[in-house]
Amino acid sequence: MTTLTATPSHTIADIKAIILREARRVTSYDVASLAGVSQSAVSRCFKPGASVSKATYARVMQAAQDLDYTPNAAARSLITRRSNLVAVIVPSAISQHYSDVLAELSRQFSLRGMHIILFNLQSESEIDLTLAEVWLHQVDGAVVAARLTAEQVAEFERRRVPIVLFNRSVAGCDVNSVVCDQEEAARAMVTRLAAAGHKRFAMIDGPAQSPIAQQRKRGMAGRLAELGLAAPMAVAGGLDYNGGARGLREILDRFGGIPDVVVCGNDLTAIGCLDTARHDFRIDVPGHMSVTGFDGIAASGWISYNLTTMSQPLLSMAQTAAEMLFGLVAGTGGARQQRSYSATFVDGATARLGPA
Amino acid sequence: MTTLTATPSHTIADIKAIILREARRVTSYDVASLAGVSQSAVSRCFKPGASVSKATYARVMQAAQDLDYTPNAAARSLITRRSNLVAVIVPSAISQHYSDVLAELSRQFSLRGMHIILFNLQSESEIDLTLAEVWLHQVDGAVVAARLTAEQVAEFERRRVPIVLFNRSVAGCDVNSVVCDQEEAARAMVTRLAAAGHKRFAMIDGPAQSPIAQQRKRGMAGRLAELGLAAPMAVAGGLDYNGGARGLREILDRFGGIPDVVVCGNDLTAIGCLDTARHDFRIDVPGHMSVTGFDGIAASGWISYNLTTMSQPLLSMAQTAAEMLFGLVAGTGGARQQRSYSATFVDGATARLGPA
DNA sequence: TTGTATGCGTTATCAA
DNA sequence: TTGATAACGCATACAA
Repeated sequence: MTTLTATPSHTIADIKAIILREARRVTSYDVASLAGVSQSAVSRCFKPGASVSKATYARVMQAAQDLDYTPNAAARSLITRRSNLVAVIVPSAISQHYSDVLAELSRQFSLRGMHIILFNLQSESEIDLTLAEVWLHQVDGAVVAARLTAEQVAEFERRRVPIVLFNRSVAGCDVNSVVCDQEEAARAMVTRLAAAGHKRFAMIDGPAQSPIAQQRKRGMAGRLAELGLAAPMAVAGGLDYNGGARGLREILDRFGGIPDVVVCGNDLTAIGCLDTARHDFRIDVPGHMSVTGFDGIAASGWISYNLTTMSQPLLSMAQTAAEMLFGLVAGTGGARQQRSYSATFVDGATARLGPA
Repeated sequence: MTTLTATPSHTIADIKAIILREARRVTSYDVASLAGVSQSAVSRCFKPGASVSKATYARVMQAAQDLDYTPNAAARSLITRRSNLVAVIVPSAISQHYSDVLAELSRQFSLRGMHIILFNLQSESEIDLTLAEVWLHQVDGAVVAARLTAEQVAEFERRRVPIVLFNRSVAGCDVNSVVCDQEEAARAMVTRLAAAGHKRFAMIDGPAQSPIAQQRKRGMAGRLAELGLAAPMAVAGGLDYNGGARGLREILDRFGGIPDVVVCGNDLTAIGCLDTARHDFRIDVPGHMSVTGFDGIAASGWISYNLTTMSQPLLSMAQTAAEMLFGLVAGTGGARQQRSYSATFVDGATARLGPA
């Protein structure tokens, strides 16, 4: 490699030619050479709050601009032991649902000088391969919206990578998380429905592996039992639009008549159920049957649906998750915490409701 | 730092204690020490296709597992000059729309051992700040779904960062891109609508800065002129659900009566327009007025809408973009290329159509 | 096949 | 305030 002295013996063109010839990057040495200062001086100029004279700073910055110099994050992170990178791990299946969350996380982290490496899980089974990639990239922390085993959580701990679970928890594991209380939401929904006189409950459930679906189901069953009502007829949906359509057909088949209400695992399912009820079966909703969702997605508010649902404060949750993780990374995190948000009732037009 | 010799003089517990005490990471030297080999041997074990004996490999891997060792991507990229990181730059405003694209890009890149750093633009004006972060992280390439100036494209070139534009182009700039031919799509739509006898066209347009909206508008206007029909009455929408609602109101106001068809800037707008037309104005769609969209989002297929629209092959486009970028990064890219896809007609139930 | 030595581009320490 | 020098953790050329 051509030695670049600290005296300004090279012109911009010289240096650019050398870099081109050697097929390498512009380094702080190049900038130092052009500015006639030492490499350390250049480094200091790119560190906020470092001690540099006005004159040196100006010359260095001019040289940096002339050469299109940018510090190399890899080299920097090698010595600072911070990558300023955060892993966000989301199952592909729900990435649609979380696009706003992702955008908000990205915003929050970039406000703090950090960026997101995205890990999209095809299936939850490939999570171990994904974690290997996470370790590789030396992320400063991770936001995980996927199911984790206690062993996997322990590995985060061993490797000293702070983690915040998003809308998940791990059984028997005290881990930082931001969640929406699904069980409470389901109970609230049942309460309002029962207050309006609904007795025969049906439910289109998510897959058995979905923890959120399970929590909602548990809340519903629990509250029904408290109220002395029969357990709901539950059919498996799939948490998408078609799942709602299929689910309703199965319910009508098995129920022999229509139930008072179909509580759906999420809004997408509810919308599928609603469309099928109204258009294929000509059922009057909510006149003859109520339909409710969970989540509060944008489409639930569209005029055609105006869905009665429980809305999760996803944006606030994302903001909190980012804050929490940043605190942990910066070392000001303090103790483990579980932040739980309540869903808010959206009093739409697809269910008859009683008082809270 | 404690010197770790190449002889297996330390036990697992020893090494872990040292690492803990020095608050540093597990390095290939630690693994080498435990396995009783040199550091370079460890390095080779983690390089696919390197020359290592069966026995050495086994011992190294055992030691690596015992210590929870993972290579450090930062150190690696410093020497290989590849970060295996790809920047994906998307305006927040459309991140919803592109969540599937993002998932597919993530899948495609991780298949090739690369990962995505996500850059979400709050406003397109902050792109220069964002690019600075992109340079910092030494990404191997970028997929950009935002508007870029020729100067910005030139900077990618100067810095030798390959780039693929997604559904964008830069005026007077020969840059790799994967697009859907919006103008052709708009022309096809007008042709089918005109063939059914529609004469009075209205359109709910996207913002003037949106290149996609402009292309669609141009195609529509061009084809109408060819057919000897009057130019459409255009109102500005905003490309969201409410934009469709507001847009229709404005059209009805200004039109004095209802037009034959409202061509909407995208599906979301069309759905808003449709809901407003049917529920607020009791207009028979498509009996008295046709409504069409663009994009082919999931909701356009829901029973309540069954929207007549032009569907973009976003997944194929994402796949192509990833392939193209990977080719450029791997050096097998060849010449600049613009891949253009055609939208496919979705013959829904919201417009009267003639033959193609 | 294996080990030694070197450099990737930065930050951090310390003396001047 | 500045410059020399030593890490950071790895991959690679070369010698053995």
